[in-house]
Amino acid sequence: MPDLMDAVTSLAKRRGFVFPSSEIYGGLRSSWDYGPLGVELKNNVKRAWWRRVVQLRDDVVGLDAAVIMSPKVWEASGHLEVFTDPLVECRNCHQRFRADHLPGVHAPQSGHEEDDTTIDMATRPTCPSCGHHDFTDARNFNLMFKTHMGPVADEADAVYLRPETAQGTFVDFVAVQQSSRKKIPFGIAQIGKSFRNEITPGNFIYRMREFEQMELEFFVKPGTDEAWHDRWIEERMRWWTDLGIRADHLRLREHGEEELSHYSKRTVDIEYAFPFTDWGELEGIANRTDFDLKRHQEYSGQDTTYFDPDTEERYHPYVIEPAAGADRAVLAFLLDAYREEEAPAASGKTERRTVLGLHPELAPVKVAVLPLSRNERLVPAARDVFDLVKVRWMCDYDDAGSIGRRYRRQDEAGTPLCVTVDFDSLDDRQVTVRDRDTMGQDRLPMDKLTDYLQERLP
RNA sequence: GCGGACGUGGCUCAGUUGGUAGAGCACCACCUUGCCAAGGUGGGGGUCGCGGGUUCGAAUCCCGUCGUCCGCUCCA
Repeated sequence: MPDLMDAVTSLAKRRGFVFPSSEIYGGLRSSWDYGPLGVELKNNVKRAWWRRVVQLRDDVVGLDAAVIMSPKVWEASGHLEVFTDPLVECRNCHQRFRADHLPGVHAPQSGHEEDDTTIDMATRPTCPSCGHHDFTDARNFNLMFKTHMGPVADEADAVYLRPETAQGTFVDFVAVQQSSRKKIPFGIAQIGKSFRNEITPGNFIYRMREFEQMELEFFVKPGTDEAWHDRWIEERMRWWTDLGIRADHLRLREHGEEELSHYSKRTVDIEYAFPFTDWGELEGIANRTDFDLKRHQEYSGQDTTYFDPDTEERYHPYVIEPAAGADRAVLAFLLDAYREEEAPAASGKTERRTVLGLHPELAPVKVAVLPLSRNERLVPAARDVFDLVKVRWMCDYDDAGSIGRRYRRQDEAGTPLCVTVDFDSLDDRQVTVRDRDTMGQDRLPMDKLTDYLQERLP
């Protein structure tokens, strides 16, 4: 159903959810900017996640670690090694291989060099896939963004933009545990940008090279990890459906053995029925075991263990990691909320209306205040209502065009409720609240408005 | 990275055999209307992705480049 994708991307650009980045310069591949409505939506997604994962629990605390960390971190995590491969491509079948894994090829110790590794391909190795002997030169392929710390670009100053937020959490594990006095099991949550030089970015904001993650590292006692893993899979699945994603648009997918990350014992993806592919990953829930903490202890020489005061044991906890993409979440929520339907029109004919049926917690604008017309008495009255409501909720005031047109505009932006001030309001101090989904209307006294909205909005 | 298609105002598109850009919708103002995209009048906005070339003259031909989409590849 590619037309749904078209409809949503078109709406996103037209209404100011998402724009191509640097568009006046022709754009930059895989970079997108969130406009006025988009930033509200994305912030709401992140807030909803944080509320659920941190605020409503007593066993998770937050963290905001630096994007640029010591390069040693990436040695320890394995990202430098695993993300840097000397790759060659078979010119015949276009399969890619690690050059030093081809039979008959001897590579110098593959390091983390910037320069392309000099691998002797003179032996003309055989392509394991098609049998030809025609390979491209070996090129180092690193998925990490590299830059320099300090004004002079010197190889010794090389640093990397983090490819995942998780390492900040692991590196700070001891500090966070001690300062927060949390006992295992407990988690550390983080939301922030990560960077990967993906080979193939695309599909709107689905795969970007700069993207935002919502990651929880939940530390548990070894042996209890499998049960906690299942518990978190269930909890995360519920989060998506609670916020309005249709259950039949979601599924769980177990990673195969060969697919597992270098740190993972078991990974389950929550996938969404994106229109451009059958199923696409929204969130991965991995059992990272004690891999990361152990490695950081090994590489840093610092003790990264946890001391259990109850049992007086000292150990490296296991880690359950639910990691979701904030941008993919925005895309999924938009896709799932988008609908076009018939609606009655003043003319008597039925017209189309486009609705973003976003969950009220996610809607960029919660309430729109609309004077029935741009009348000199209605406008100030509506302004008063706006001033009253905007203190509590993200609010929009609009008096341009007919009332019907303005309802449609709000429908398209996903605004759940519209408050209309009409001529009767001036006398009876009542307003009309119109519902996005039912198009039904309630008439109520202005001084009851806040309570009324409170009941229907988070 | 490979192959293919495409790139005209915010959106969707039209632009005949090359002669210095149009439409609908949207947007803004005023009038009208007064509860679900009505109507009227007026208005802003594009040098045709970007750069170069051919030509008296290019949105329209050629080259390059950037970007988008599809397929393959890749996808910790």
